[in-house]
Amino acid sequence: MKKDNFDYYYKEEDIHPGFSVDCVIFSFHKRKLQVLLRKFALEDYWSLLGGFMYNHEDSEQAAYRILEHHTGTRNMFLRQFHLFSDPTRTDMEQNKNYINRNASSEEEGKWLLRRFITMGYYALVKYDNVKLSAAPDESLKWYDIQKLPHLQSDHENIIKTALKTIRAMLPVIPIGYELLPEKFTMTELRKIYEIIMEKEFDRRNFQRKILSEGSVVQLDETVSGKTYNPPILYSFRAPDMDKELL
Amino acid sequence: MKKDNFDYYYKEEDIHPGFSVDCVIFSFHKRKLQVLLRKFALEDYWSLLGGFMYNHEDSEQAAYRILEHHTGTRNMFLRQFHLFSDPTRTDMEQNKNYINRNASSEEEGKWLLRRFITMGYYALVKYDNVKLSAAPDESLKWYDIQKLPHLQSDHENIIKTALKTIRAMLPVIPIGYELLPEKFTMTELRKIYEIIMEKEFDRRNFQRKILSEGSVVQLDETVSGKTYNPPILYSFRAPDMDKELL
DNA sequence: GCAAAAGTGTTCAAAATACACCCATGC
DNA sequence: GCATGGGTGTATTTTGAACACTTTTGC
Repeated sequence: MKKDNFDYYYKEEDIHPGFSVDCVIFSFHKRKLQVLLRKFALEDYWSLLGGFMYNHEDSEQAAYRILEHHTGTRNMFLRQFHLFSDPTRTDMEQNKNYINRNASSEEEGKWLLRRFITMGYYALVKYDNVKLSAAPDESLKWYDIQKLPHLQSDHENIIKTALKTIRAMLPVIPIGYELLPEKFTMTELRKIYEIIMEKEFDRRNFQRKILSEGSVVQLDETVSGKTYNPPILYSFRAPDMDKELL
Repeated sequence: MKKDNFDYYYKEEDIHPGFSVDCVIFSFHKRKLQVLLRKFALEDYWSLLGGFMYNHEDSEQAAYRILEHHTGTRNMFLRQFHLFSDPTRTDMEQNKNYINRNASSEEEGKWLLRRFITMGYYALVKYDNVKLSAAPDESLKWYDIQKLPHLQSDHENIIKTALKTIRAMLPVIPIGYELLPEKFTMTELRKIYEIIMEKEFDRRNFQRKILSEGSVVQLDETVSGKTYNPPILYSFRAPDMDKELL
């Protein structure tokens, strides 16, 4: 078993059998909604960041551990959204590659060829807070949600389902608070809503509605570096954490 | 292994390991929201209807199979809502009882003493469509959601979480269509909303709003058997199935 | 005669929507 | 000079909320 401190490995006896966790990690950067993906050196397809659940963990803890491992923070909005349990969802070819990379014997990794169901989580992170940390044989990359690469097994479906979930929950998720830096423009906030809802919003009505909700306040600052008609900056007043989503 | 055609049993090699499905089955009867529960002869606590997922099934199929087995129908609204994965959630005492009842040797049922995570499903059924079908050593009973008996392990929490989910999704779930018989009164429909939301609605405003949505139509009938001021009957025009919940 | 259940409309407030003009800059 | 991005306000429509009185029967 080849390993170093940039990665970790799972032993069959330490993890819950036939079950994994996959995280759809969203951020907002350059006016695009981005998803964090990974690809191992010898593989052809990108995949979500996922892993297994240790015997002492619940699935949330497993998801937080995986997230922290790759992004350097566990301070993020995280929710489970769907269990993917189609018996044909696992692509055995890919797991074989994984075994070849990580297991010292074929016997040792055999458990990875069995059926896995996976719990989908979505995470909302602030782009600037993330310090990507990848193993040597691993690439991590943010992808524009609208320009996804070819993805492993059912991961494209998982991402699509995450997006649908966020869309349905948009009114109750503090989406801007989770995705934007401390100071932001109203256009940035609106862009997030527009990308997720796949429709445009009237600039003026959007602004009025957001401000009337009371959680966003106008600052006395404008975006610097632009001398012409610079956009005003806004900030969230208090975490919208008081609402229970479930 | 003692078994008859009223029940079925699971063999370790046929099912996905460490994973179960539990169904919170809701119906509406006598102006109360009811949940279907089961108790085995030798047990002290009631529990949700649950079971395991066969290797050839996905979790939805397992849930439908379990539902059909006990209610005689699989024609119902069914949605997954939460994965319960706390490592301490399984109450081993209860599983020991189960093994004593069903396994011919301690060895055979040993797998049941390991950790299980469970996917919670909620189902909406029409009370009159259900023909309860229990094994000889099993009781099935509808319980008023507001008067639940003592429940096994974390099943009370599962029910509470199901209710919260339905509450959050109420505007998009065709709840009345799923729970009410073909003809119903406006008060019955309103009661469902009031119980789930744990608040009362103004009779007149509720009626206006429902009718303005267009899916409920007034019939030319009133409730028979009452000669005084009998309530008008209503019916759903078309399934609200056009909306995709996720 | 009084409590309980059901029928019926209006008014007001709040929220969502639609929409137009001005300004400064980069090209 | 014109396209781009950003600032600002008003009028209309729609939706939600509040609210009262009458009828019939059971007890």
